[in-house]
Amino acid sequence: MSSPGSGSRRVTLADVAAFAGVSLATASKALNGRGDVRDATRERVRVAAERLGFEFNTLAQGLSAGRSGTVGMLTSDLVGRFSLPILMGAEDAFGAGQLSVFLCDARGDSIREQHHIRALLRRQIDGFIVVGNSTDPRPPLSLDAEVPVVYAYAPSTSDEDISVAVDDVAAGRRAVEHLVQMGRRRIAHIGGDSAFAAARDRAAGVTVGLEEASLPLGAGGRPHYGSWSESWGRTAARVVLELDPDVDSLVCANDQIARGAMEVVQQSGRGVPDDIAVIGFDNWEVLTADSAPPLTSLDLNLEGLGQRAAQLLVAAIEGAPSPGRHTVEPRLVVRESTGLTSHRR
Amino acid sequence: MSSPGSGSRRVTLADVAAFAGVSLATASKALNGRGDVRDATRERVRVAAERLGFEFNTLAQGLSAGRSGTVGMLTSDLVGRFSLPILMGAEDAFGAGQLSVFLCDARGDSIREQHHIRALLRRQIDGFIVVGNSTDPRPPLSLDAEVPVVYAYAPSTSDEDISVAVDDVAAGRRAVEHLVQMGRRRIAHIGGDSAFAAARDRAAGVTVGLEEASLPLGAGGRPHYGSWSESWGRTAARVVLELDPDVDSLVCANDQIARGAMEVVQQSGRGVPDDIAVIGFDNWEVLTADSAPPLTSLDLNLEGLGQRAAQLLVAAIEGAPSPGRHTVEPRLVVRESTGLTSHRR
DNA sequence: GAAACAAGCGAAAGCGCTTTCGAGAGTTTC
DNA sequence: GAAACTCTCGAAAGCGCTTTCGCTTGTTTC
Repeated sequence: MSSPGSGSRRVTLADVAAFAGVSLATASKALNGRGDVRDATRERVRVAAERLGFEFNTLAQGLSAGRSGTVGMLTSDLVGRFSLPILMGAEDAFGAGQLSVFLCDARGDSIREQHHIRALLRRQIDGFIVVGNSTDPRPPLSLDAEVPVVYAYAPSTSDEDISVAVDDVAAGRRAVEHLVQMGRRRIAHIGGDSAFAAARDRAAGVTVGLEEASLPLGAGGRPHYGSWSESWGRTAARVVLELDPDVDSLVCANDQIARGAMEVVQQSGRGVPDDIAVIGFDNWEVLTADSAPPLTSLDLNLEGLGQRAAQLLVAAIEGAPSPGRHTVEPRLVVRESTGLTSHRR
Repeated sequence: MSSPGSGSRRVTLADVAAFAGVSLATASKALNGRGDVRDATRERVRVAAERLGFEFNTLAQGLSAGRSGTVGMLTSDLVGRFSLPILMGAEDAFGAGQLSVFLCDARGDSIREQHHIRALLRRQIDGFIVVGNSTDPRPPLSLDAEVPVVYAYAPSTSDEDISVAVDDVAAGRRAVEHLVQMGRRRIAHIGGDSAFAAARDRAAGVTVGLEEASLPLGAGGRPHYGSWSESWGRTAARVVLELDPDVDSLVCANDQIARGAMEVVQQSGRGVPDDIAVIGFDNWEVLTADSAPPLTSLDLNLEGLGQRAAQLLVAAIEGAPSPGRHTVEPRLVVRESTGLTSHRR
C-alpha cells in the first residue's frame, strides 16, 4: 500500500538521503529546517522524502535528543469522570501532536501507581500529569528522577509543586449569584460529604455569595452535609423542605444530589423551577442535560484544567516551571431547573 | 535522591557494566536473562544495577528491537463512557506493564484521527486498538503501515480485521430471561434510536428471549424505538402505559431510558418494582446504583472487552492474529428495580 | 597429555537519527 | 591574484541497548 519499496522494511532517513543524493546529515538538517542547507537541496530532500513516503522514527529522535516527546498521565479515575476531559484539554494544548500521552490508571492503588511511574520513567517520558480523584490535596509523587510533574484536579500538598485545581469556592459563589439574579432569596445548600474539600469549598462559596447579596442561608442557616449521592439528595431535600417550607432554591453540591433533591421536591407537589430552583455542580451531561427539567449546573471546566495543566507541564519541561496552585474558572451552564418562574408553563 | 552519582545524568547500562567489571554485552545478557552468563556473573551485574539504581531505557531497547512496546488506543468517546473501562481492561491484559498505551481522542473528527494515526506510527507503536463510539460497524482504518489493529466496541466492517464487540443480542435475551424468572409475563420494550445497531440488536435479543419463554411482547407487540435519552424514556413509558396498562415490566434499551421510564411509571401511581419492573442496559453506575429504586441493568462488560481486545492485539503483534468478530458476554447486575414483588415493602 | 567440546565472555556492528566540526568551493576584498 | 570570508555539505561520533560471532578458558574423553 505504501510508496515504492512496499512490502519491505520502513523507509529510513538514509534511504531518503541516498535518493536525494546527499548525506544523512544534510537530509536530517534539510527536513528539520535546521543548519545551513541550500534551498534547492532542501527542496530536493523534501521531494525525496515525500516520494518515498518517509516518516521520522520518533524513537530514534528521542534517543538522540534525550527526550521522548511523551508525557505520562496518571489517573485514578474510577468513574471516568475527570480523566477524559482533562486528557482532551491536554491534547489540545499539546497541539500538533508534538507530545503524546500515555494514560495509566492506577485505580487508587499506590502499588500500581508506583509500578506505572517506573514503567513510564523507563520510557523516558518528559513529564507527568497526575490526576487526582478528589480535590483534596495529595502528597507529591516520590520520584527518583528529575521529571517535571503537574498535579491536576487534586493539587499537591507542597507549594513547590505545580498544581492546577478547579475553583470550587468561585463555583459556589457563582451558583448563588445566579439564583439571586433569577430572583431567588431563600437559598438552601445541600452539601456533599464534608470529609471532602470539594464539599467544604463549595459551601464556602455559597456562603460568600450569600454574604455579597446580604442574604441568609436557608433551612437552618447551615449547609446540610451528607454524601455525594442521589439518595442523600433525596434525604436532604426532605429535611430542608421540612425545616424551611418556603425555601425557593437549592444549591446542591453535585449533580447527583441535585437529581435526588429535584425528585423529592417534585414529589412534594412543588414545581421545579416554578416553586424551587435547583442547581448542581459538575455539569455531568448524562445527569443534567435531559432530566425533567434539565438541570442548571456549574461546570468546573475540566477541559480548561487539562489545557492549563498541559501548558504548565510544557513550560516546566522547557525549564520554566511555575510552582504553586493555579486554578481554572468554572462556567455556569444554565438550563431550565433555574429558569425564570414567569417563563414556566 | 537517587543512588550514587545523583545529580548527574541517568545511569546507563555501560555504568553498570563498568561497575560490575564486565562488558556491555554481558551486562545486557545478564539483566535480560539471555545468553550464556555464569550465575555468579549474572548476580554481580544484578547487584551493580541495583546499587546504581539502574533502569533500562525503553526507548533504546525499542530502537534496537524494532518494536516499541507501546500501543495506540484511538477513541472518539465524547462522553467518557467506553474508553476508560476498555483502557483498564487492556491494562490488565497487558499485564506487568510490558506494553504502555497512548490514548488519543479523535473527537469523532477523521482529520484528527488521521493526524493521531500518523503521530502514533512515527512513534513506532506496535499496534492499534480502535474504540468506536457506537456498536455500528465502522470502516477499517486506512494505514500505509503494517501494524495490527483491533477494533473494539465498534467492529470493523471487514471480516479480515480483528474486532471485539459487545453482545447486545445476548444482553437483550438475558434481560427477558431475568424478568421471566422474576415472574413477569407482560414485558414491553422501549428501544433506543433504531438507527443504531445497538437498539436493533437489543430488541432482537428481547424478541428471542420472549420466544424462548413463549411470551408475546407487550404494548403493541413491537419495540418502541426512539432515542437514547431519558426524555424518550418518559415519553415512551407514557405511551406504553396507555397502550397496555397491565404491563408488568419494561426492558429499556439503556439506563437513561430506564431512568426516564421509571420516573413516569412512578408518577402514574405504580410502584417499581411492585407493579412494574424496570431494567436498563449499560450499567452506568451513576445512573443505576443510586436511583430510587436502584436499577437492574445489563452490563455489557466493557472491561472484559478491553481485556479481550488487548489479548487479541498481543496475539496479532506476535504474529498470530485471529481475524473476525469476537464478542464478550454481558453480565446481569440485579438491583431492586426488578426485585421480587413479594419482597417489596 | 593431546584432542575435542562446552561454557562464558567481549569486540564490534548495528537500530535511526542528531549534531559537531572541518573541508571544499565559491565570493569578496585590497 | 592572494588573503580572508562565507556557504554548503559530509564524515563521524554519539544516544543506550541488543545481538552476533569468535576467542579464551576450563572440562572431558580416550
